[in-house]
Amino acid sequence: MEARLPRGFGDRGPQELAAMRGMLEKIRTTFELYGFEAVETPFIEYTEALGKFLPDLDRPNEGVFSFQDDDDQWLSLRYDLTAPLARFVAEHFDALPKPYRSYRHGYVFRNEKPGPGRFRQFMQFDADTVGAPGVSADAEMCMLMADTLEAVGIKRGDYVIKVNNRKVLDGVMEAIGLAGDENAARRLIVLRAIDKLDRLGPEGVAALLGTGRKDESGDFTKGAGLEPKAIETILAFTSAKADSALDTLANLGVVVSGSAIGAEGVAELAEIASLVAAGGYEDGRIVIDPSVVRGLEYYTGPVFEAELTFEVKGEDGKPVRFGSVAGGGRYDGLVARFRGEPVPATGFSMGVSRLLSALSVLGKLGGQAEAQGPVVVLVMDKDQIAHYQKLVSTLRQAGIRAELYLGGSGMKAQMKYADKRHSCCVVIQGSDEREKGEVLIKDLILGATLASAPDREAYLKAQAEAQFAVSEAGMIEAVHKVLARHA
RNA sequence: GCAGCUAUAGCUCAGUUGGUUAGAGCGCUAGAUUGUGGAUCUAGAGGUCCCCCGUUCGAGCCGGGGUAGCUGUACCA
Repeated sequence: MEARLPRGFGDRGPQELAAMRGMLEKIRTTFELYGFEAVETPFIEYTEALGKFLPDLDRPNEGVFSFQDDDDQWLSLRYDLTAPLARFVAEHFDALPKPYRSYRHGYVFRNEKPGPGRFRQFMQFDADTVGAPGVSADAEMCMLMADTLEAVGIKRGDYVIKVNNRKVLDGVMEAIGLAGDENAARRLIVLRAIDKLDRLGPEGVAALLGTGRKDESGDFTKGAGLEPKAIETILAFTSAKADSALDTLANLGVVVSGSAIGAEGVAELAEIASLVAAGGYEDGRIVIDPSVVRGLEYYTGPVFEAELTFEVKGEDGKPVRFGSVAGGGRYDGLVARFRGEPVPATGFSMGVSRLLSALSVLGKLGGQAEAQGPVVVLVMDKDQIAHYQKLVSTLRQAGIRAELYLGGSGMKAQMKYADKRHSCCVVIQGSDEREKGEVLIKDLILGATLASAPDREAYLKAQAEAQFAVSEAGMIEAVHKVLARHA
């Protein structure tokens, strides 16, 4: 049998885990600063509880991982943290304070093709406000997004939070005659085309809105089949973004003129813009951008997403496209599915895995590179293991991470082992030292700097300088000293 | 899903017009060099040449099918 992992899943080593722990802690601190409280839901929910937003209930494994319980009911691994929260809020509605402000993090699962920064299991960190109808809740989400990105080490100017509104998009649809249920499918195609603006450019989007588009491998994607005039309207909409929020809003107002829902959306955006400005975030951190769509069907109002603005290059030197590192929006219909009464809600998720992956490609995780390993006590004489074990215990009781070498190899291999563990130092006691009641403490980091020598003899001589003998009683103090030297 | 490309040692890859026992570098293990990470030297382990079928006296190499991976595209709640 071959040891292998399904694609899109990954094992995580100590440095990645440490980086993730650090990032989660920073996000949590920021979210709590805003007054959100922790709540967690399980990995698995009833498939129907995750939403009618599944693309196709007849094929429950399309997009989500699903399986049947022993009572034949369909269960699914959660694909985000929002749908489970909606279930939780609906179930405990009467006991929760309204508005209810909560956060959570955890792995979510998507059964789809992985890519750079895209995994089938990934970590999200999520914040939601349920029961707040006004756009001030949406504006707060945008500001929290900005503060959180900076808390995890992304500099101001290296990210942008783009805000749009589903109602404005609906207004545009009305303007090109795609209103009504009978046009829902075509509206979706149009929305997806708009979503690709940053990747394909206006020409690519125009092709997708019209007859279709051929990609570089020669594959053809069928278009929405819109009239040239309608395409023009949409491109006018996507290019409505101007240097200032006021100008952008004015442009949007023109595109949606005549549509009540569109005007409402623009008014909401205007209010968000002024709230954001009042908070001091209108310095390029949070901008109105009509090209933001968000794929989800459940959004009903403002939508927002965070993107990194610097270029990330892969190993081949080509730019890597990571997509958004956080996203969210208003979903007034999601809790209502369980309660039969409208419950306004808004929230967003940070893509922790994607952020980590972007920062690591960027080399920005290097700071905490290799954590220091434990002190290793070498085994020089196998019949003295009990005594070596006692030395290890002594170190541990002093709060020093330490371990006994448990392998079967010789001294040289033991040194190599300690090296690979990134140990700061090793404790050596051969028969010479034992007779004197001493131990040798070798500083491996100092030793590494003395490694270049013309021959073996000189090398060993240099290595001897990196070690010193102390009495067994003085071991703790000496090890502390070496650890402090390299802290 | 669709399209293109790829598949040989743990990793990166050679492998001639189809020809005996499939190689290199790195890594790994052990030994030598006084009881010490490096350097050097010696030795060793490690392969279903992705799988199946076909062509051929003979296939790592040619043909067909399958599988997996990569890239693009679609989808991404």
